[in-house]
Amino acid sequence: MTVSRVVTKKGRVAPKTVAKVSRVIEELGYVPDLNAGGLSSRNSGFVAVLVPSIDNSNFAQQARGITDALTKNGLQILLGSTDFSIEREETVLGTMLRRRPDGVILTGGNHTEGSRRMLENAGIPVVETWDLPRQPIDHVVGFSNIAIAQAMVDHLHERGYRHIGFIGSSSASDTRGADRERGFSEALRKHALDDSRVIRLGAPPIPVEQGGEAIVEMLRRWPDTDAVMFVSDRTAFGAMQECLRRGWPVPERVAIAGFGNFDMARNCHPRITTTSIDCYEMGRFAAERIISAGTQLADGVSVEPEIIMIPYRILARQTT
Amino acid sequence: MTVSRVVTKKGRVAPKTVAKVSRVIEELGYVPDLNAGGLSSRNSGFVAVLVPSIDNSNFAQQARGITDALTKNGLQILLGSTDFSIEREETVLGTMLRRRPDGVILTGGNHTEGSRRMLENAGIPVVETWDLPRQPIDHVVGFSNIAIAQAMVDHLHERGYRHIGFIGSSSASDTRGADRERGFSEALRKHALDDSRVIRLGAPPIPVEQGGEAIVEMLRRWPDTDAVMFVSDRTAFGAMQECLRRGWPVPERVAIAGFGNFDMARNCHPRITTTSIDCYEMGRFAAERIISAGTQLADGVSVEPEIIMIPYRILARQTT
DNA sequence: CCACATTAAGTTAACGTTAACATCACAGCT
DNA sequence: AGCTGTGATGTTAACGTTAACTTAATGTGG
Repeated sequence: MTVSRVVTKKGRVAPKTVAKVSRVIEELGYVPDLNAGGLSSRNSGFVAVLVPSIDNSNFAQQARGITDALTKNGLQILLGSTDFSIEREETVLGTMLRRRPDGVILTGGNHTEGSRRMLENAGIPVVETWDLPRQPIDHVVGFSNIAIAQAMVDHLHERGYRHIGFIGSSSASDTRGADRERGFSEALRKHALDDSRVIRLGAPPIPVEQGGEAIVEMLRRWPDTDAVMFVSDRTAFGAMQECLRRGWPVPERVAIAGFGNFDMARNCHPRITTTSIDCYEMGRFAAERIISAGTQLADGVSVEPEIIMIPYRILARQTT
Repeated sequence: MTVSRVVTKKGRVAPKTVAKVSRVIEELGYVPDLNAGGLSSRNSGFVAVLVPSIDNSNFAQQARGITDALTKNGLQILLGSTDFSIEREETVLGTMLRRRPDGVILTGGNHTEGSRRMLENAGIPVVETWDLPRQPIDHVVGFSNIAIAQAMVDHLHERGYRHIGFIGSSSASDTRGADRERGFSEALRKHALDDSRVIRLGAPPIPVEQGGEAIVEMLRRWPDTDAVMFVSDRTAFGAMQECLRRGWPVPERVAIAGFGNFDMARNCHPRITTTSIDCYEMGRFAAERIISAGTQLADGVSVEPEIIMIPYRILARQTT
């Protein structure tokens, strides 16, 4: 028990006992077993994090923000990817809940019935990110994909573009992509413009190359298109490079706008106009929400679900 | 005990008992506790994976390969990033070992004394990736960064370039980057060419922009440079975009070669010549090595450390 | 019909830790 | 001296599972 107190730094131990225990720990190479500790203390020290894909700078940065906040509080991240599918999300979530996480951070507001039920039963804080769900499970740290797309249309409109197209995704479970398309349509109608120029590629992650193919198709079907919004910087980048290849000047022949402020969009020539949200901060806030909800729960205080809005910015650059 | 047998599918249970137990599990929403299970059975079901950065397509793909192989075998990944520092690696490794992983997958062959000692004491299979260490800890699934850089120099030489520079990193702990620089020098000397055109940027991850600044500096200091090799596609991409911005034709004014076959290098215009290794496969092999070593260990068979070489390819594209 | 194998299910004692409570030594006070 | 409070350490019983063993029930061959 004294060793436990020394290791966890909880409770009082005489300084010289601390020294003695520390020395023996060092000598023996003793490594405390957090799984056993969690079993006894009924909190595992894990926070489960589910992202659509780990191979995506935005989600990776979010994961970093989460990790940093958790580490500071002695917690560990349990990371899983759902491949942009809510069915896979349910499977992965099921696996993760076997580790008795102290909280769960999800991406998006669209989940299977099964996932919602499991989370209900688990009785732990949940944070949904990247979205503003109509029926939040618990806490939310996100932003409106509709509003952000509308803001981008406003930007294009302001720059004088009037024949604007959208190249997005077509997966039923990609509600974030669908929301961006919805924001696109609503904003165009607000400006009394035609919102029919839409091409839907497959389910995310959409390969970069397809952005190139899609803009060619767009300009073939609607040759007077003067600006195209993309669901992601990756496709926007693919499109712009294809324009370069074909000698179509950007933005003179067609303006291009992306989403997500990826490295490639920020650094290419010309630099791609895009939207930026601080994914690292979103992760950090989400983790902090889990932590504070967790301590409140431990103190027997009832926790009010909270909705935290992450600000977004339109980064007007050279392609518009 | 019967429930345990049903859940783990180990040992024989009468079919109708299985049905009954399954029904009750469903009814109760029972979720088995893998931490407790691991405590009892003395294997946690975790494999610890340490990568320099999660926000890097190559490492993310490796992690995917690992996850896929582990999932197939009922194991879970415990992912941590070291920020390209072996000191941080030691810290993170220490934290992870508290979860009693059944194996560890590391990046690179350069580790602190502390890390090596901890791994020794842990007595679990270890796989080093991304390198061919002189003194492997245990298993290796990697490739020679020296050889790959030499192959790239050979490619440039074959294309007729004779004034070749290298833009790399300068961190002491980035031995993979240092190896690539070494391969560069050795190959140039083999061809009786000058190997002094080297610019070392800071510690990885090197921002994309610095690639641009570095190539400007390179051509200022050594104006007759006709080709530049980069330690990574990211910096190569930054350099190429800067050339575009300045109206320097690539590869006519200067040829550019990267490393890693990133999305941005593959899809930009002109497409960047680079090297490619299959990170997903490297991850998969590493995980499979952990698994087979683990089962051998459980059967009391002594495990011979194995070295698996991952093939690399030079992708000759438009920038050379 | 019995000895013996096989299959199914149950019992016990760990695994390594911590919550909760108990004890002990000693200082400070009346 | 006796009482009280406090700080330091010790004891016990859990946490949820599984390894290893035991028991019970059911066949099977001579």
